[in-house]
Formats: sequence, structure tokens, C-alpha cells
Amino acid sequence: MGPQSTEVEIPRLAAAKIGNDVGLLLAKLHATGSLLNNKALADYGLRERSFSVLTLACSGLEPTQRELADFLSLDPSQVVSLVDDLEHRGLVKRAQGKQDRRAKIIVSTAEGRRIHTKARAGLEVCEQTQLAALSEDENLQLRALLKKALWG
Amino acid sequence: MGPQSTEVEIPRLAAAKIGNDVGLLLAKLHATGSLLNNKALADYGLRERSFSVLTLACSGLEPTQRELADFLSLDPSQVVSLVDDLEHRGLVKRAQGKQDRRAKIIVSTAEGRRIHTKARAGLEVCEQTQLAALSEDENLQLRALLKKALWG
DNA sequence: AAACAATCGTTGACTTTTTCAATGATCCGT
DNA sequence: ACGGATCATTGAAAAAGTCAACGATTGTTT
Repeated sequence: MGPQSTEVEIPRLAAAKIGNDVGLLLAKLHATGSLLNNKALADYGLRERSFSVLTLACSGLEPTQRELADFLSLDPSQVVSLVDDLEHRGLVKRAQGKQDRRAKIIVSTAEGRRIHTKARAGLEVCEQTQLAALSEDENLQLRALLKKALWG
Repeated sequence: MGPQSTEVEIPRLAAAKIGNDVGLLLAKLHATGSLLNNKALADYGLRERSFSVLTLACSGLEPTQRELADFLSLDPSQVVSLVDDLEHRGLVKRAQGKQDRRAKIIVSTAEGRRIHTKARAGLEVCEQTQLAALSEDENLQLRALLKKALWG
């Protein structure tokens, strides 16, 4: 079958023009990454999104649900589900907004922070696996470029 | 409300650790990009995915549906739907596989290539808009890094 | 050559996710 | 105090994703 490395082989179709489309590249890397991430997070009963919410709840930034929805590109109703789940499991809790009593601030519990620390460790291994083809420098470059593209 | 540029402002939550997660950055850039891309493609009755299929059908690589599914990270049944739609509109057609008569090769029609050329032009404007914060060099770097991460 | 397991595209059922409008509570500007 | 806007929440409808089964065909084993 010819030479075969342990790496993922380049698919024949990558030669097409579309192999340069940022949209497709993002979609594909995101798809494969999500698969790995969700698998890694399953050990802690989390998925990519609930992990994101948990992380932000642990950040000390005291995000409101609206902020979570905007930041994570989710519908507000989806945030309700995610927070419901995390709250039922005692990992986060809803607190009343400080200036705005309509808003609810999501904060982590001690248990939530415990789980988050563990899960994050698992995820970082996972991320390293996904970007194994990149050097340390390139890894940092990629993050920087993505951030710049998003927020200038 | 303080100074306000025409650019997207940096959300408060981007300061969190998760603002460095490759997974989240990919998800977010992909989400905002898809929105723009689908909007741009709507003029031609296409969406991101059908455009991808059409592009590959126009590539001369004669992809099978299985290859499309693998390359685009889709379930084979989703490819069936996408090809059905494009075929009904006369943009692509199914041809019998050459070595393997089970497989079906997706090739573009003249009309398909015509639409594709137009749609691609629209998309490129769109991509440029999305990555406006990046310089020409950075734009190329980003593509290169994404490709390397995917295929080494 | 006959039998067997594996693969391709397709279908249909099932689950999950997304989208959207409506609601009560609260905020803000007038 | 009034009116319009925003927040979280609910529930319903639409879209997308997942998965197992099928006929046709392939490659392999015997």
C-alpha cells in the first residue's frame, strides 16, 4: 500500500481549490477537534459547551447568561439548558445580577472548580494531540491569529 | 458609551483563560464565518456545504460520495441529500465509478461551473471581510497553519 | 467457482440541536 | 408613572445529526 506514517494522510481531495478556503479549514479542524474534546470531557460528564460555560463561571468574571450567549455564539435558550444542567449537578449556581436584577450571574461552586481543573488538564492533552503537527511556536501563532481575526 | 470603532469590540469575557482555547476560538470563528458565508451564498441558492460539494465537483478530481463524506466530515447520508439537491437543480450529476461500480462520481455540469464561478467570487469578498483584521501575510499564515494542523 | 465478509450509496427512523416567538420581571428614558 | 427595551425562561417547530438496515457490488478465502 505504499509508505504509511502514523500521521493522518493527506486526502486526495485536499488538492482542490477548496483546500484553501478558510471556511472549510475551520469547519474541518473544528469538527475533528470537537470529536476529540468531547471524548476527553466525557470522563467528567462534560461536553465542549458545558465546559466553556463552566470555565467562564470559574473565571471570576461573573458573566451573565446573556454574555455567555453572545460570547459562545449560542441562543439564550441554549444557555439556559447548559446552566440548568451544570446547576443540577452542583457545579455552578445562579446569582442575582448586581446592577441589573433581570440578569443572572453564573458563578462556580467549589465542586465546579474541582471538576474544571481536572477537565482542563485532560483537554490540554487533547489539544496538544490535535495540533501535534505544529511546533510550539506555530501553536502560539495559530492562537494569536485566531484571536486577532476575531477581535482585531 | 465611550469610544466605539467600526470593528467588533473585544468582549469582556475574552479575558478568561478560555479565550486561549483553540477549540473555542475555532468554534467562534467558524460560527461567525458560516453566518457570513451562508448569507453571501444565499444569492446563488447555495449554503456552505452545498458550495463545498459543488467546488469539489468542479475540481476535476472526480470525487466519490464516500470521499466527499470523509473530506467534509459528513455522514454519507448527508452527502446524499446535498448531491440530490444539486443534481435536481442541474448543477452536478452522478456518474458511475470507473473501477468500482458501487461508487458514484460527482461531476459538475456547465451550469454548475457557471454558478460556482460566480459564487466563489462572492465568497472571496466575504472571506476578506471576515479576516479584515489580518494583514495579507497573516491571512496566508493562518491558512498554512490550519492546513498543517489538519494534514501535517 | 462458490461462499464470505466488507464497502458503496440509499433509505428511514430516531435523537439532538437550532431557531423562534411569546411571557413575566426588570430596567431605562421621558 | 408610562412605554419601550432587555433579561431569563418556556415551549413548539424546523433543521441537522446519528445510526442501523438494505441491495448491489467488490475483494478475499477456500
